[in-house]
Amino acid sequence: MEPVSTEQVAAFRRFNRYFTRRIGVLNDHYLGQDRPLGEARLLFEIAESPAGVSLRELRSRLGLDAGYLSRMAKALQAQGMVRLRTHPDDNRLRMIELTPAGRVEVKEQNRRADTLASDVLKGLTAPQRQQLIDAMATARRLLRLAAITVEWVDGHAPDARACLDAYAADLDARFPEGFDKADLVRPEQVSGDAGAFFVAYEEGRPVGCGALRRLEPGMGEIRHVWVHPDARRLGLARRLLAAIERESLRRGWHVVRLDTHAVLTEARAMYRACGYREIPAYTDHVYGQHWFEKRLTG
Amino acid sequence: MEPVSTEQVAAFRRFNRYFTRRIGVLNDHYLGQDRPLGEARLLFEIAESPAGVSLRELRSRLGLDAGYLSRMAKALQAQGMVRLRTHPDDNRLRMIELTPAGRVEVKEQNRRADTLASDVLKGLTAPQRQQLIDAMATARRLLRLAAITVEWVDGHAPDARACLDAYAADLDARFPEGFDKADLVRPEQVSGDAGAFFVAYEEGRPVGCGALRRLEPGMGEIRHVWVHPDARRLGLARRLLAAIERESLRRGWHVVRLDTHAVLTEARAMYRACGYREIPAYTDHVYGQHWFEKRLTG
DNA sequence: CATATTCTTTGACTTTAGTCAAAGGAACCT
DNA sequence: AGGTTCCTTTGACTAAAGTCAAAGAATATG
Repeated sequence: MEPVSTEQVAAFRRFNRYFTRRIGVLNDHYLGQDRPLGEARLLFEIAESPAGVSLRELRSRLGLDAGYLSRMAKALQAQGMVRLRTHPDDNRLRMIELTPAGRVEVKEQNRRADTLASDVLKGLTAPQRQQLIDAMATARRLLRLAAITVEWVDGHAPDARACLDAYAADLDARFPEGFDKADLVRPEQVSGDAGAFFVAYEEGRPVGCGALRRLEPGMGEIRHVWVHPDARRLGLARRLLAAIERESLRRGWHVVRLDTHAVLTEARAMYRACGYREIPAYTDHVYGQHWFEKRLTG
Repeated sequence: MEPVSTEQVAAFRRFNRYFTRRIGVLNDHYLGQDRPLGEARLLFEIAESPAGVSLRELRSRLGLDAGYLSRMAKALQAQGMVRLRTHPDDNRLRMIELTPAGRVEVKEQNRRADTLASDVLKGLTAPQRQQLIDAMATARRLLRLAAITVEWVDGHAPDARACLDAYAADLDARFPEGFDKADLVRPEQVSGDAGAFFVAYEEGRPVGCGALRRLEPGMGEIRHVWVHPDARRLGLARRLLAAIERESLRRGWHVVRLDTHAVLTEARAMYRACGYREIPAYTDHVYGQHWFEKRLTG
């Protein structure tokens, strides 16, 4: 991979500096009213789970010390913002949820944040606003993509199975005829010499996968390329594909094939854009209605 | 002006949240080594002024309490990072500047920040990197523009004169024949019924100006439209122009004219893009080589 | 020249943010 | 049933961040 130019690094940092000074600071100080930042952040995080969250969950989400969190929770309770209860199934866990007053408070803070954002945008004309929003969306998309890593994992790994389960559920909802999990590759088909399995992680969370397995000598098959709904439209599928192709080449499988379902039109478009060409049926797979092939060059 | 759509506000906040979580947090914690954040920030701010700054200046720039700053300065001095001296002309002021060791430290922190930025960019392909940098540049440009306000000020106001002085110095450097300050409008020509003066402010600092004065009944003349070098390429000149035109219309001067120097080619392009058309000479102004006119419609 | 103002330093606080360890109750494991 | 693990609470800290007011020195102002 090419080195990063110093000019790009400088531009990146220039934006970071300006942005944190302009927006970052404002947001935090302004929002919390007279509540300390830690409490305000906690309140917001609790609001994310309307049905209530365990302290344990909050602790790992916000990376807080147990004692610190316990005290902040108590403080919010004293202010009437939250209610604390023990978990119905596990008396060790404490569940925390907003009271009506807490919900009002969060709503008010959100309103204030909206006003702030709106005030910034008001300084621009309508086309400029759209341009800003578009630029931010692009920047966010690319920042997210930059933070996602594609990693090789064993076909038996829990993350691999979790992705495949989500993949299966996804297809089951999209295929008119549903999807039978029996069609998924078995762990041993994508382990060792038989194949490989890749999982994409965003901040520790699996958000996509893709499998490679041996089809015949010198030829691999790509299966189960899937991206979590939250991580779509980032260009992640291409990254997964690239990782699989690299691995295929490494093994000396210079041709890869795949089949895909008729309803997955975006997938077809992507494969074409990535250099795959449609070929005649090479399987009589239940869910295969389009077949593709690509000759890899390293 | 059109109201801001809630979808745009939501997108704006989405970016803010993501960005501050991803970048904001990292930057601060990582950089400071084992120095407290406040001191690290102070060190960086001092580094911005290689010739030294007064504590007073730092206090207003960073919005710190006098006592707090005094103590932090002492701490940095004890660490050998800065040198404190009294101002040569005013013994009340203390000047602070980096020692060689301080400069090394800042350099090291900068190197670390560069590495951090570079690490993020490394996760992208070369075209994606450029796309991210471009999106950030666009976002920054528009955020800055949104923060700039154009205000009516009296022609005698110090900010008005400061802008005109900078304008004159600027032109003096760019015109082959130099620029004579006697050519500037006199304050009374742009005050009251005779005309108006506008200054653009970015975070309290004047960064541009523009004047309107009566040429003949029903006709105004635009003069001295200028933007500070730091604030160019933001689209600020157009904003100044728009403010002047609005004021002209308000006064019932339905036609505005202006002249401009041959070397200012960007200015000419902008006037054309803003609906001005070139007309025959209406003055025999020393620095006028192109003449423009626009009929205003409200 | 006296008085007001400006700027910095110092002492004496407070609040936030965060850490660590001990302890108690509940659930899990064998 | 007994030990282990898990989760939360509490007490006892520390460091950072920030506030307020008094005091002292220098400068500006009438």
